[in-house]
Parts: sequence; structure tokens; C-alpha cells
Amino acid sequence: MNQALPSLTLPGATLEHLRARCATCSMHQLCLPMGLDTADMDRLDQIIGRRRKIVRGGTLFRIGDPFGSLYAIRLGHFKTYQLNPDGAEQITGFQMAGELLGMDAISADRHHCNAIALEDSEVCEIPFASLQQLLVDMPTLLRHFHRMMSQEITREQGVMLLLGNMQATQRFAAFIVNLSSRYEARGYSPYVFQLRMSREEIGNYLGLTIESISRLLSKFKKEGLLRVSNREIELLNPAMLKAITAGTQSCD
Amino acid sequence: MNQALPSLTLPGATLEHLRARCATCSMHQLCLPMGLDTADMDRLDQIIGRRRKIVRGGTLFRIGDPFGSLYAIRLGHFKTYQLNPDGAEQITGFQMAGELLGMDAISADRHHCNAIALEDSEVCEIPFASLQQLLVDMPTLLRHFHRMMSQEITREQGVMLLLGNMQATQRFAAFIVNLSSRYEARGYSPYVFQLRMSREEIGNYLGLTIESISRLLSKFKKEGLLRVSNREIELLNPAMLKAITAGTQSCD
DNA sequence: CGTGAATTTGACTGACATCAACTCAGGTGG
DNA sequence: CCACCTGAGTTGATGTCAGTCAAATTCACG
Repeated sequence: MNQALPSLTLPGATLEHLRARCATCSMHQLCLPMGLDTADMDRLDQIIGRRRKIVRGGTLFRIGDPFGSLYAIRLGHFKTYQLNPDGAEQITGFQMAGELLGMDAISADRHHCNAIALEDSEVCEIPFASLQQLLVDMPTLLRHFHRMMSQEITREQGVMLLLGNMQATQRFAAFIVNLSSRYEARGYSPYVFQLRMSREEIGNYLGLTIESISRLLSKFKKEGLLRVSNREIELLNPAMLKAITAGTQSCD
Repeated sequence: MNQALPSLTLPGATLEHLRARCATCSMHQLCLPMGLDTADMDRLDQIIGRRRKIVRGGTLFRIGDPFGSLYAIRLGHFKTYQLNPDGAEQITGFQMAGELLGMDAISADRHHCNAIALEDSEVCEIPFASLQQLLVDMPTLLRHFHRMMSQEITREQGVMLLLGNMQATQRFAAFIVNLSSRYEARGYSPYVFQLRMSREEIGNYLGLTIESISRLLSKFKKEGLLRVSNREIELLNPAMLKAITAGTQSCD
């Protein structure tokens, strides 16, 4: 039930699958529709455009940029954010290797959010025109693409639930648990990982202030739920964190 | 700039287009991809499944229901909501005639939210398997379908901005302005309309309590921004409401 | 090291929630 | 026709969670 912030990880996509094509640009979810044969995979690889490196703090795309491509993250982390008319940011998501960026731009041929690299990162450009061509020929890929867009809708609904319904403690626990499960799905430790984003970015995303995030980290540390060392955190009591996320445990 | 809660209205879709096919089941956006010829339109009409009437308070689909069809609203209004593990609802959207329901279910072949009619309503069932078939043959429709899914992603990002960043007054103004523009796009008065949802549902959607909504209505009434009579409201100063939505006006 | 940025911690404040009492609209039955 | 009932909505008093402000501390990096 901790679907609050589902990742884009595919049901059924195993690490073996991921790693099998890891050497090529296919190390992203778009290339992992189950049931694609090797020939299809190769066709898919062929339309992948150039790779692009983005330095920490660099921009992948900006609000208003004309939409030409989707981007599959090969390496690194990104944040996407909206701008209030008054200029305030609202971070709408943190994306990691294997996830797809830019799907919100299809509707109006312009990007609707800014995408910034949280660390030195690398993406594959997937020209949308070529992709559409391919979708027509490959029903399996088409279905898969629809699943990915749908999953993004579901993810955002989870964030709405979080922002509309949860208390600060619950939001923060949900955030940690979500990151944990996404790292686990990628073959990294679900218990020890680096926060790639600042306290401020976490707070912005969760609708809280930087001070609140700091206090929550201290609180979880004091209660033995987390070990915190700068941006590295360790989940000492994942079960309790999940219970807090689910709202079944009030955490004092 | 009041894109806070964009509707699914198509850029370029005119009322003439809407009304031209209004007699058939095509009175929904899926059938309005610009550039479809009549033969294509007819093919599209043919795959539309049965119409379904849903009484006020009735259920269109529930979390966990197997996914078979998308639903185009012909008549009436719906709400969709998520459930917290602890049982609390979070309304994720209000949908009106011409909008499409169920896109979040594509990812996992199960619905991820509940959809309830706010009044006696009518939908067209669009079997997803048939639609997929058609998408392969009709690239224009395919592109259009992608735009619609993308627009839903964008809409939800707008709600995240609202829930994460805005004050109560600004949220509520954004809500009113959004409804207004959606009614306008449908050919109804953007100034006078009925709220189809209760104060409680508005509050739930905006992350506020029923009392706060009541107070905001009173406040806007006192300031001459709205006329309120039960569930009917009139926008007396749309410009100011938009300014409040944009955060450029603090509204005292 | 030294400097500025990021983070932490504490004291205070405020916006919205909660609790409670009241009003009103609409429906029902005598 | 009206008295009553019920649920939705309004209004006021009070409480609280998280925001704001300010100062101390730690970290990152030249």
C-alpha cells in the first residue's frame, strides 16, 4: 500500500533485463517492454538520438522550450519543477536513472516544467517523431509507452494524496520510503543511499520548509528510524517508516 | 498564466467542432482530433461501446477494478479520488462533459482511483483494446491520444503546484477560475454556474476543511468578488479572481 | 585554514484546523 | 399548509502544526 509515490519501474522488468542491455543506450525503461525481440530492440536503439551530458545544476529543458524529444536518464538524477506566476518554484518530481523525462510536453509541443540535473548526469535523447513512427509498427512498444505515461499520471496522483492529505511526518516518511523502493528496484541498497537533493528541494517538493525537513530528520534520527550523515541516510527501521507512511503508526 | 488547473480542452477544438458531432457519441474529446476525416470519425464512432448512465452518487469504477475501457463523459460531472491507507479520501479531480476518465488505469490494468458521479450522468465506454487497434491505423488519432494523456499529466502538475505552494485564498481562487474557464470552453457562461460538488468535496480537493471553504466563500462575497446562492455562484470580478490566482493580488 | 553556503536548533507567530453552536434549505408526513 | 426533521452550510472561539525569524553550527571548497 505504499504506492504513495510509485516509481516508473515496470512490473515484470527484472534487473537481469536491465543489465542485459546496459552496455547500450537501452539502459532505460522505454527499451524494456517485455516481449520485444532482439530485432525490435535494435530498431529502438537506432532511433535513439545523441547522448547528452548535463553537469550538476545544468538544464535539460525549460518551460516554453519547443518539444522535440523525450529523454531517458542513463546516469544521474534530475528534478522537474513548475513555476508559480509569482515566480515560486514547485518541484513536481525527482527522477533517477532509468526514468523518462518530458512526457508533459507532448500535449502542447512545449515543455511545461524545467528539468535540472541534481548531479552530473547523462541522458539519451529520443526524438519523438521517430518514436511515433516506431510505435505504429510495434504494438508491444505502443502498449508499453502508454503504460509509462499512465504510470506518470498515477505517480502524480500519489503526490496529490501526499500534499493534500498527509501531515509533515507522514509526507517525509513517504518520501524516504519511496526513494528506498526505487533504489531497490534499480539494484541498489534500499537501506543506505545518498540524498541527491538539498533539504530545501525536499521541503519544496513536500510542501514544507527547509527547517521542517531538518527537524524531521533530527526527529527520525532521535527515534532510531534513521542514521543521518550529511546527505547519506540509512533506514534503521524500514517497517516503522512504512507504517508511518501508511498512517498506521503515529511515530509518537 | 492561470494554467493552475488546465482542463482537458483541446487547443484548437472549437465549439463548432464539438457541436457538429454532438448528436452522436462523439461529443467527447477523443473524437475531436483535428484532421480526422469523416470516414475516420465514423470508424471511431463504431468502436465506442455502450453508453452507461450513472445516477448521482453512483460508481463508474473503483480502485482495483480490472481495466477494460476508458470513459468519455457525455453528460454530467464526476469526481475521482484516491484512498489513503488509513481510509481518508483525496479527491484528485473533478471531470465534466467532454473529458476522459480512466487513463490512470492503463499502467497496471487496474483502476487506481474511484470515480463517482456528482449528478446523474452518462458516459461512453471506449474499450481500450479496440482503441489500440484504431490507434495503429490512424496516426492522427494516436498523436491526439498522446496529447490527452500528456495534458492529464500537466493538469496534475498544476494541482501539485496548488497544493504545495499556494495559500488557502489563492487555492480557492484558482479553483473558481479553473471551473470558469472550463465552462467557457464548453460554451456555458464563465460567470454564472452551479458548483456540482459539496463544500466538503471542494475542501478535500484543495487540501482545506469545509469550514475554510465556507469562510472563503463568505470572504469573497463580502469583497464583492462573488455572488453566492447555495451552490450557484457568479463571478463579479473575474479579473481580480485571476489576479489572486496568479498571486499578484493579495485580496486584503 | 578561511569563507560562504547549507544545515541545525530554538523562540515565537500565524494560518488553518478543530470543536461547537447555530442557521438554513429541502423534504416528509400529519 | 405547516411543523418537524435532517443534512449541508455558516460562524465564532480556541488550539496546533508548521512557518517565520534569528542565531549557532557544520560543511564544502578554494
